[in-house]
Formats: sequence, C-alpha cells, structure tokens
Amino acid sequence: MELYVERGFDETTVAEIANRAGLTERTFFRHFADKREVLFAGAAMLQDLFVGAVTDAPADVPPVDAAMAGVVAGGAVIQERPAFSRQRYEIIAANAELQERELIKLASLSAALAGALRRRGVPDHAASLAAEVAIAVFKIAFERWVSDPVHLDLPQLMRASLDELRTVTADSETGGPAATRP
Amino acid sequence: MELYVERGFDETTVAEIANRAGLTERTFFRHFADKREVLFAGAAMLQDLFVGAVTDAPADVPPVDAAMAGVVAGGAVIQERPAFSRQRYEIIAANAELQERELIKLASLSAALAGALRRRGVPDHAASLAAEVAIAVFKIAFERWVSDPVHLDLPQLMRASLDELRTVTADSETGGPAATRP
DNA sequence: GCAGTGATGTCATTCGCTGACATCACTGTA
DNA sequence: TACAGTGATGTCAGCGAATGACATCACTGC
Repeated sequence: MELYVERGFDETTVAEIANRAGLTERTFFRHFADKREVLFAGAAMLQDLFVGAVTDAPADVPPVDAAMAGVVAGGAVIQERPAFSRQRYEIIAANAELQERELIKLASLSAALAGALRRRGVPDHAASLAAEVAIAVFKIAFERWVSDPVHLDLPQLMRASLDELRTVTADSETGGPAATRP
Repeated sequence: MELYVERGFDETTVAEIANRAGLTERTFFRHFADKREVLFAGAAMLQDLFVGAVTDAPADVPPVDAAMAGVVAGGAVIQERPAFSRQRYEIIAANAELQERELIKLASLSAALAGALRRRGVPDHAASLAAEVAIAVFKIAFERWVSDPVHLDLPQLMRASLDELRTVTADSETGGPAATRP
C-alpha cells in the first residue's frame, strides 16, 4: 500500500513491491494470486463476518433485515480503521482494474449472503434479491461514509440508506407490492 | 467468440484471434482496449438505450419505475438474440476475469441510470439507490432468463422480479418505510 | 499530381504471471 | 544423533498481454 500510494498502482511493479518487502517476485506470487489481490487480503474474513451475522439473526427477522444484519456487522468492523479504509478506497477509486476486483468481491459477498439466507429458509429468488439490496445499501452507505471528511456512524448510515431505499422502492399506488401489476 | 467457444478464453491467445480475423495482433489492440473487451463491444450502445428509456419515461413516473423503464427496454433488445446472449453468457460464466469486466459494465450502467434519474429531478442518493435496485433486478431476471432452456419474456421476468423485490423489501411492521426506525 | 489523414503492419520492449528445480530451516522419529 | 519429510523461499527460463515508435499504404480533397 505504501508503494501504491507513493506512485500509483499502475506505476508500481511487482519487483518493486517484493524488493521493499525484502523478498523475491516469485514469493510475492506465492502469497497473492495477482498484483491486485494484495488490497483484498481481508475480504475472506469480512465475508465470514457478514455470513455469521446473517446466520445468527433471530429466526423471525424478515429476509432483507437479516441480510442487513450482515452488512451492518461488516460496517461496524470497517469503521474501526477509518484511515486505512480511506486510503484503500482512494487507491481503488483511482484504478479501473482495482474497481473490477472490488466489484467481484462484492458479488461474492452477495452470493454468500444469499446462501446464508437460503439456509434460513428464504426461497431462492427472494434470497438473491434481498442480498443484492443489502449489498447495494452497503455500497452507497460506505461511499457516503468514506467520502465525508467527518466520519459518521457507518451502521447508522446503512440503516438510513435502507429506509431511503424502501421509500424510493415503495409503490406509489396505494396497494403495496402485490398491486403493482394485476 | 468462435475461438473463445472452441478453446476457452484463457487458452485463446490474441495472436490466434488476430490470425483468424486476418490481421495482426497490434491491430487487434487498436480496436479493443484489451482481450476481454471484445465481448463487451455492444455495451455502450446498450447503455445509451437504457438511458434514453429513462429520459423518455413520463415525468410523473416514480424513480424506481423510471429506472425500470431503462432495464426493461434493454431486456427487450437482449432477448431478440437469444442464441448470441446465451453463448456470450456461458463464455463469461466460465471465466472470472470476464465476470469482473461484466460487473464493471453493470456498475457503469447503474451510474448512467442514476445520472438520468438526477436529470429528472430525483435527489442524489435516491437516484443511486433506485438505479442499483433496477440493476439488481436486471441481473437476477437476466440470470433466470438465460438459464432457462425455454426463454420466457425477459421484460416480464424483470417486472416480476421487481414485484418480488418489493415484497421482500417491504417492512414487516405495519407502517411502511418511514416507520422502520423512529 | 500531391499533401494530409487514417488504418494497418513491423519491431522492440516492459511487465504480469507460471512451471520446474534447487536450497534451506525446521520438525518428528528411529 | 542422524535422517527423512515438509514447507517456505530463491533462481531461472519462458509465455503472453499490452504499449510505444516508426514505416507503409489506401484514400480523399485540392
């Protein structure tokens, strides 16, 4: 990350990273699948956290709220290291390849959440949809949090974003969801 | 695409592609930013279609429904070439790098939709959320459509998925969105 | 004719990434 | 103690994606 900040991701070679770390290029690739993966080393841990929180949510909690328990738990951990999170965010924001990797990690997170929801008895499509909604809320709330010079409370931003999503999504006609199309 | 189907994406070299197309490797890279981009050549056109449909939606249509007009219009075009869509889908599904590219194209689509919504007067966050919801619906409906041996009507699947999302997202308590957190 | 433009070819080079093999520290066991 | 096994690292060679620099050639408008 030092090198990525100093000279940018593209301008940094793996040889330089290995050199600064005091090992060889080959060894770098034994630890990380590729040059981008360095920035996503903690993703697996975070995913376990998300899934655990969904699994542990009370059985009577509806799908989206169970999925939200996952991302809220993740948000709480993320905001513990605001400086790190912001630096990492800026590196990623400056490079398209890194954004691609970030997106596929989020997709994997979404799939994991959906899996956890299914294990709670939520039907397939509903589980996927609820997971996608939770990840969308996560993305937008995180974006708000990390871009604000004053770091607000991330879990709270997430809940606020979900409320907003509900407002935006709610059917304008009177009847609620079922009445959308006859 | 012929070569990607025959031997897989990873096993196909750019030299081979160029060769079959009757030109040189260097020329290939003048037409496509990288090896993956070949499969996403139509994305810009599709994005314009999405945005156009959102812009053309009646002014009194609420945000999510305006965003849905975009993805539904896209769905209608996509389902015109079921064989092509399925083949392309299978190539992408078999390769992680291609999935990354697909995801960033969808993210770009989402940003474009959000932009179109803002131009309709929808506030920032609401626009982003509505766009994310529409893209989530698009993804899941497309997945259903392309995986089903009998191709159903894609726009209809999208509307059904949105209804399901509304059901899943709707607050279980009585009061609707605003009542979620006091 | 002729200058200008855009598409293509040629060549050399960098860099990400991988396979094969060697080295070396460390551990458990005869 | 000696030795076999294991895992992390280094060394070396090589492939393929991607890029910059320069040359060629068809085509257009004057």
